[in-house]
Parts: sequence; structure tokens; C-alpha cells
Amino acid sequence: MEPILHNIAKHVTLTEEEKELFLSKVKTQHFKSKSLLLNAGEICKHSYFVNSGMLRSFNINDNIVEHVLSFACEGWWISDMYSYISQKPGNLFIEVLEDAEVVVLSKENQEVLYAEIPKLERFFRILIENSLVAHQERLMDNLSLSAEERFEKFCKKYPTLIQKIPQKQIASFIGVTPEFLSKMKSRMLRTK
Amino acid sequence: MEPILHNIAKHVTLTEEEKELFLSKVKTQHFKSKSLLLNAGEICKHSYFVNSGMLRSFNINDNIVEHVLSFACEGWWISDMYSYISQKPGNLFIEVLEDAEVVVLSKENQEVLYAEIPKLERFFRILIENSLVAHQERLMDNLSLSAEERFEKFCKKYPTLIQKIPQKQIASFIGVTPEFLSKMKSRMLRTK
DNA sequence: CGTCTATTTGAATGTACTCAAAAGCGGTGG
DNA sequence: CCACCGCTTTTGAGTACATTCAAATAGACG
Repeated sequence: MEPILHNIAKHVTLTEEEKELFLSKVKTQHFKSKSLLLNAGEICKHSYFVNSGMLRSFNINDNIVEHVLSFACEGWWISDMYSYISQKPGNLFIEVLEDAEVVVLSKENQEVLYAEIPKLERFFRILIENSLVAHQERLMDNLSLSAEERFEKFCKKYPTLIQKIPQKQIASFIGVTPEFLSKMKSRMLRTK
Repeated sequence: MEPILHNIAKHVTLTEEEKELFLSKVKTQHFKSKSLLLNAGEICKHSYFVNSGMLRSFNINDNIVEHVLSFACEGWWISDMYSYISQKPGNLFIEVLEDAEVVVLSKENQEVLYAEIPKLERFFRILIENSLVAHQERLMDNLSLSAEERFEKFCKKYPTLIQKIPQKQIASFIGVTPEFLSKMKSRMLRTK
């Protein structure tokens, strides 16, 4: 079965017709590593569900430093939520880290689906609730944990990502420079 | 009209019966300053909508330092989202900063309302979407802005809160020590 | 194989923290 | 109504964590 239907089935149960309607409103696309699905300053017109490969969203601040907001691999959704819901220009980039197959849902079709299949309102509410909880936890971690503790937590939480994400991206995600993460790692090995 | 109905009306339109049903599922309560609506380790059984006064949610880390997750004054919702949706013990406190009148919605009644009034599913989805966007922005700010820039942004964003929130709470919210915020303020006055 | 990018390492620097003490402020009780 | 107590804010000195800049090394990709 389509992975995205499996994802939906975790929270709500669709009839066969509803599944078909849903699939008729999305399209599957392939993207090469390093391609940009969204540029800062653009309006985010789509939400992406990852079938395979990996994406990330990030911004770039005045000092030309990148900061990763989120990674998305198999089974994860990604978009620029701010821009997507407001349909105003956002400041996130969405980039492919690993050749990816993604399911693309447009904002317009999302609205159509909400109207046609009220259960999806519930599905996305639950999805967003979980995302909110994750972001709140990450925010509190940034406020209350040391860089080392944040890194350890990241390793425990995403053991698979450690293998395939470049270290500088992980550094950016946990909020340190790549140089410092490198030093931290060797220090952690030495003192352990 | 009830402020909470006004709040709901910003996103969805309820019939008179639906409004009545909604109001029958919530209760209004008064809380004195400094009282705790939720203790870390407890299961969060309620969501709160603030009619008047002010609340905050925060956690306490191993070093016994408090970190504010959010403030809530007139027209804002507050709860421990993680604990509320999972019904597991959370690690947030919810405390009254200023004598408050709040509308209390229990998790059970929330579920009843979702079932009886599907439009509320949409209302809370939108509410949570907005909250997610705000938390994402705050997270990125913590990663990419200096303490001074975060403070300036806070002042611009919540000019009214500056007046009534103790400075140490603001420090905790933007992620610095109260001593440092104090020094930062005097430095900003001097160099301006 | 060569080029480009990522990672490591080191030295110097800076931002924010800790600890300590003094000053300010608000609420409460005598 | 004033005095006192507790909490918040300010100020200062010393420190630590993380950054910047630079250079060397390693690794990936065409």
C-alpha cells in the first residue's frame, strides 16, 4: 500500500473511496540530491511527505550562517508551515539531502480534502499536535541543556540519522558550530 | 459575549446550539496569583483559556533553573501539550502570575466536543498550527540570534508584557540569566 | 585522479554565566 | 503609616563554554 495511506491510517480510518479521492489529490515526484523544493522568500505552496530519501528545512541568518529547522526522511512530512498556512513569503529553504521520492500535496488540494474528508482535519490536527510537542521539547532543550547534552539526546533520539547526515548539519540542528561539534565529540571519546 | 466564543469565532462559525453545548462543557474558575494549576510530574487533564490575569508554563532542569515555555494572558490558551495529548506525566508547571479568571476545558470534554462539533476539530487545528509556527520561529531565533537581538524582538512582539512581567521571567523566556539581562539592558541604553 | 567540501585541530577571542554583594521595591504586619 | 522582610534587580570580578579564524587532513564525487 501507499506509505502515505499507511501514515494516515495511524490516526484515522478512511474508506476506499476516501483513499482514492486522497490519492487523486496528490502526486508523487522524484528529486535529486541538492535540489531545492523551496527557496527563502517564496510562498510555500506544497506540503511534502517523504517516501524515500531525505530532506531538510533551514534558514540563513544575516551572518550567512545556516540553521536547520528539521530533517525529514521516510514517513515524515515537511514544509514551511508559516508560509504554507499564511501563503506569504517565508524564510525557509527546503533542500534534498539524499535523492528522494516525495508525495506532494498542494495547499489548494489540502483545503479541498479538508472539505471533502473531515476526518483529515483530525489527522492533520494530530500530526501538528505531535510536531508542536516535539518543537516545544527541542526549544526547552536549547534553553536548559548544554551543547553536549543536546548532542547526546540527538544521538539517542535519531540513531539512524547520525549515519547518514553530514556532521555539520547535525551541528546546525543542535545549535553549535561544526568546529565545536567536532571538538566536543573527541572530548567525549577521551573522557569516557 | 463570552470571550472564548469570540476567540472561536475568529476561525469557525458555531450555531447557537453548538455554542451552548460548548459552554456546557467548560467551566470558569478564578485563581489567585502564585497558585499552581499544574505540577511537573502530574498528568495535565485540562486546557486553559485566559479571560483575565496572566499565567505561565515552565520547567525546572537538573540545576534547579526555571525556563519559561510560554506566557498566557487575556485571550490566550495554555496547557502542557505533551501531557495533555498523551495523558502521561509531563514536566511542566503552570502557574498564575496575576490573579486570573480562566475557562477550563477537560481532556474528556475536548474529545466529546470533537465528536459532537467537528468544526472544533478545525478550530483547534488552526490554533495549534499557529502555535507551531510561533514555536518554530522562537526556536530558530534561539539558534540564530544573539541574546540582545532576542530581547529586542521580544520587546517589539510583546510590548504590553514588558510592563507586567518580572524581568527575571523575561530573561528565562528569551534564554539568558536575569543578571545578564540586567547588564544587557544597561549596555543597550548606554550605547544607544 | 583532481577538485571541492567536510572534518579535525589549535590559538585567540567573546559572549554569556557564576558567585557575591549591594541596592531597590513591594507587600505585610505591627 | 511606617518598618521590616523577602524577593527582584543591579553591579562587579572572575570564569567557562562556545565561537572565530586559520591551516592541515580526510573524504566524496565527478
